[in-house]
Amino acid sequence: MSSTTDRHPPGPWAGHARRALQDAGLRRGGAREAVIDFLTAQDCATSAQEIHAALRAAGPRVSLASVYRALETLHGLGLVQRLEVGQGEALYEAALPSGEHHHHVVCERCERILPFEDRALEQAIARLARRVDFQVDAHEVVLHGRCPSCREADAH
Amino acid sequence: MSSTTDRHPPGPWAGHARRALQDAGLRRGGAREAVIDFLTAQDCATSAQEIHAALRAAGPRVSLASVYRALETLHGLGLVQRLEVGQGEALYEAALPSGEHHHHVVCERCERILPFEDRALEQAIARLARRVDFQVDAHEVVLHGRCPSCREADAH
DNA sequence: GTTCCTGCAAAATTTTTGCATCAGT
DNA sequence: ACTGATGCAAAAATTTTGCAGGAAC
Repeated sequence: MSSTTDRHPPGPWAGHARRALQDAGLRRGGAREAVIDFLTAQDCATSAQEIHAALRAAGPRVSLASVYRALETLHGLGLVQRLEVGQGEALYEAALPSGEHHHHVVCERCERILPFEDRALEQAIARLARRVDFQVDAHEVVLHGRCPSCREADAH
Repeated sequence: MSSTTDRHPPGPWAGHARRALQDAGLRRGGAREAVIDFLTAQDCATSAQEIHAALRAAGPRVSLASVYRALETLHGLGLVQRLEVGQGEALYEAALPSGEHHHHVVCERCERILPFEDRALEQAIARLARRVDFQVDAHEVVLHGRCPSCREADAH
């Protein structure tokens, strides 16, 4: 079998996250481990509720509260990026140790979210971060608009 | 007297917004007018609850539901920019017809939000918008980090 | 006179918290 | 053993919706 959570090998991020948790003196509880395994297998942002549903479906009796607590802990250690794109639910995704990351375009009509990367944008943000009187630890860019198919649909 | 809502003259945005509402065949109800007057006087994002509290304090009997409904309508017409920066509450600000706008830095410790502008960043986003297979109508950039005073406080 | 807008109250959603119990170190 | 992590249930906070009355056109 090949569940959603083990398509990839352990995932470079999972090990990184576990090490960081241990370094912070935190323990390896079941719920937290499950959230790590889940996130390391995703390639774009997921909501707490989706994570919870997926873990439940996979077997372990994980509570939604623990999912939120795990995400909060991971976010606090800079291991998870949290973002909110519009419809009220926050989304979470693994923050790779390499700093490698992407941003998101959201279709305002069908609510679909797609990731994108852009070197020039990252460079502009890096320069900007140096310029401002503020210690910038993370950033997020969200583009809002219409995906090709919704644009088509609008025309009719 | 000089309430919060009339420090500026009508505000270039208020007129623009009223015209757009009229063009869309919508009416000038009390709550909607009050929200427009409030937003045109702000220079950074505000939450629905803050707007509601301010309007109540200023006199008119406006309901929170109407504030949300007005913001939704304005946002739908592209007159208001909606953004979420982290602590669960969405923030709203006037979207000027000139396209002129700013982005935000958020201190993760004291939750303070500050606006900033950056030409290079806008240019990178404009180029990017042309590149992607997506009709980009708006965008938002949020920097997360530590403000000078919280950084200081952390050191102790 | 219609139709839209509004206030109020109730509901739905998302997230947080209290507490007893269990598990990791 | 000690302390932190978890599940469950309840609470809190934010946003949405139903409905009857009032206002704009």
